[in-house]
Amino acid sequence: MSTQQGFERRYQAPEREPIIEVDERLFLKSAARSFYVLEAFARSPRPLSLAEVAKAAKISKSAAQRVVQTLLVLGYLERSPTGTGVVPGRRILDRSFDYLRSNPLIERATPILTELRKTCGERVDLSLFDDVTILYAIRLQSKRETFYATLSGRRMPTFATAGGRAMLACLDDRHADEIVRRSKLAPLTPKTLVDPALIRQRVEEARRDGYAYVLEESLMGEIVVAAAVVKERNMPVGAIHIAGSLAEWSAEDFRKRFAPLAIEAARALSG
Amino acid sequence: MSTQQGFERRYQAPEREPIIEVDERLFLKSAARSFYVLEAFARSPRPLSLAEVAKAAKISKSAAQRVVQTLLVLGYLERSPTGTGVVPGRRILDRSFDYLRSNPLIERATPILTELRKTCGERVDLSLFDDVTILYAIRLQSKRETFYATLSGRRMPTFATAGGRAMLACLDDRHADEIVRRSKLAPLTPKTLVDPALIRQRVEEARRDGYAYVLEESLMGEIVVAAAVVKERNMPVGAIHIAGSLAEWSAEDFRKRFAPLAIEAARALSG
DNA sequence: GCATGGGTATCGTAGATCGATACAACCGTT
DNA sequence: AACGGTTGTATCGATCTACGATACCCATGC
Repeated sequence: MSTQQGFERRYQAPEREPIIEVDERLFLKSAARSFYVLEAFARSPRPLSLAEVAKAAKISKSAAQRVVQTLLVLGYLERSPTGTGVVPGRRILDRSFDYLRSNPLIERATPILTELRKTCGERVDLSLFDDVTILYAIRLQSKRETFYATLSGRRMPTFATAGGRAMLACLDDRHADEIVRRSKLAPLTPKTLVDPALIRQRVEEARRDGYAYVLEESLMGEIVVAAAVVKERNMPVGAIHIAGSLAEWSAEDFRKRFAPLAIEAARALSG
Repeated sequence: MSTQQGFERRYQAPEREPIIEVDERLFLKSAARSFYVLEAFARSPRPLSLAEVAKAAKISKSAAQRVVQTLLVLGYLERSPTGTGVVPGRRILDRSFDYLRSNPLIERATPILTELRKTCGERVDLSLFDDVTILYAIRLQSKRETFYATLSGRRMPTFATAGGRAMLACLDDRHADEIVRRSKLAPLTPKTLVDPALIRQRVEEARRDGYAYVLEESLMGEIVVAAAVVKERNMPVGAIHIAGSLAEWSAEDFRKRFAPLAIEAARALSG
């Protein structure tokens, strides 16, 4: 049957991995510093004082002062409305807009996901493959969800998500195992699988079925099915997730009903 | 009636506008350059070659080379999958995630907007006030929409949007007029109002009614009602939009039905 | 074969950025 | 009301980063 095909060809890693490393002399330390400052808010999403910024970015207070002033002028930081400290600025959203708009996959996916969400009545996500993590790019909720389940830009570990496993299933074993090996195998819920052998088993299952599913591995009470979006040579670039609640569905019913829809949507996006 | 109250107190501008300007000696030119490079994609959302980057950011090819290499390493740029040039990188989404997560308004708004969308069955947006533009932060579509109507991070002129006018209505006349004056009054559709007097009239209407609406002023066939979210002293920070199609609704019916819902949601968010 | 436009690498110099330090304004506490 | 603790702001000479011209390699296209 068709759901058992299409995932036989696996992605063959190129001879030499395109290491994104560069001559140190071409790396602009002072430019990087600004981004380290912005990245400080990934660890503590709240207003940061100059001293906290300096500490988080591992720079002197003077350097922090200059960077902060510069980013305030540019709009990538804003003074906290609470009076003290700075927070990420609205200008950041302009850049994410550019990102989404520049990515043809996102544009092609949008109508397909909208349609899919209407058909399913469940939450539908598009995630992007990024090594040991996946990155949610489009999220279409329908019910009331946890706040984080609504945010695009969120990252989750590849090994513990349905989309991640669907994408691992596209890679050859060597590559997939290597990603699991480099992952920090910390459980997200009591049900998260952290044994590489068990994970591999699920990946092989996904390879056989053409889709992956996880049961309460990233959020208790949640079931997710997902199918990978691939480009040439079966290389995974993203995945389409359909997520539902175990309060409303049995695992079996949910899979039977939604897996084919995820697979179909993912296939429509693959090329 | 209640929809005609609550907007009487207007925001009083503080004595001195908080000009975000800084001693030139504290502004890091080399840091800013990196952002200019990223901002190049706002004008041309497609892969850019080194030479194009250099030209767009007004820097030498050598400088562009260094900045691009640095941003590639950091993940804010990626090599274009088409082989040549670079495009915005996934790491940008991490920063927008930080932004959304750091902003208490977004978090509080999320469940309210989800509920509102379920009630309405129409597109629901949260926009943020940003001087002559508004910035969409949360967008909950329900029907099939144009691609751009789904993207958060999109900016629109304040003067021509329902949310923008609802926010102008919170300001005192001097301030509101000044924003209109500084706006580039270019029509988005044949129906966009560009006469400051007419715009002011609509703003006053919004002030009286507690909500604003626009008919096909930013997209033909679209009607939008919006109510402002304010913080202390009635200062506008954002707006809640409900957008529908004139193919399905008469303007009157749409306003009657959805304006009270927008007002109620906005009030729940104001503080 | 050569021109064109991509990306990459090198190097000496100019000047932008460094960071210690001092200052100012605001807390809450004693 | 003086205090210690924050916060953010401002200054300045020395150092070391980043500048940009240039040369280079490798594709394409004709």
